[in-house]
Amino acid sequence: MGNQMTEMLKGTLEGIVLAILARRSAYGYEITAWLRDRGFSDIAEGTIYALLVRVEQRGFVDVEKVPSEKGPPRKVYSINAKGRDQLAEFWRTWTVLAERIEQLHHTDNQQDQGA
Amino acid sequence: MGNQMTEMLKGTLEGIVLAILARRSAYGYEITAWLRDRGFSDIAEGTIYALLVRVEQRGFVDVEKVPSEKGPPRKVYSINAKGRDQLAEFWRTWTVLAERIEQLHHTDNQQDQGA
DNA sequence: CCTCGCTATTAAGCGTCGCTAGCTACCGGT
DNA sequence: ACCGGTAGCTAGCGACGCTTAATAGCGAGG
Repeated sequence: MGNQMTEMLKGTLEGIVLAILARRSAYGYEITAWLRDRGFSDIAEGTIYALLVRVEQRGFVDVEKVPSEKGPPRKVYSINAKGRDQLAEFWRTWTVLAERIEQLHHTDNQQDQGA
Repeated sequence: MGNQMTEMLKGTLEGIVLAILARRSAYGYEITAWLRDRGFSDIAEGTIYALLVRVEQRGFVDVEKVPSEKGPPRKVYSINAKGRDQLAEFWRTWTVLAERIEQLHHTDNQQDQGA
């Protein structure tokens, strides 16, 4: 929807997908559907594929081609050790940023309750 | 520092600066120093100025030129009504995203405590 | 005097990211 | 034969933050 969310997803979407893959392996179409179910309905379809290509090239995931009963073969992505390191780094950065912003949010609300 | 933080700041830095201006008016150099004090030490100097130009062009802030005792005149930015609307929208988007990501964080931690 | 350093702002060019739009391809049902 | 759902790929775009360099005013020190 809003481009506000679009800009905010930059830098976080990769972490989101890695977090999903940390729970279980999945393929692009599946991840997109999963995100839509979870309320990330504003994420464009093609974005996930491009992101998966990127994380594969960086060596954060392993790929396995699996034939599908209904449609072209799926590319199933599994997070690997390097990917888990990256994910941990993502959570560290996220936590730091979220805490700082939350502090701002509180002081902001003290002045502007009508937010 | 890390480009991880750099990417995450995309979309959030504007909200951060608007939140600062919601507390009190300020000029670029001052904001940069303030951010450095508050732990946002990884934000580049020039970035804030470019951002301020942007929010001014979008009409989120009013500007007043004030002579400085030591150096060239300062451009003091004040948030206006439109800017407060934008800030409120920012907090809405931020809250939604932060909640979704936090949910992922919990389920992620259940599997991978050793992050 | 002239340079150094601090204050303060501006601008050009770069890389990364998510989005848009369109395409390929496989399969089953009508 | 056609269409819709499944599944993936890609080129080009705009937005954002970073890097780097330039400009400019002012005070202190050589």
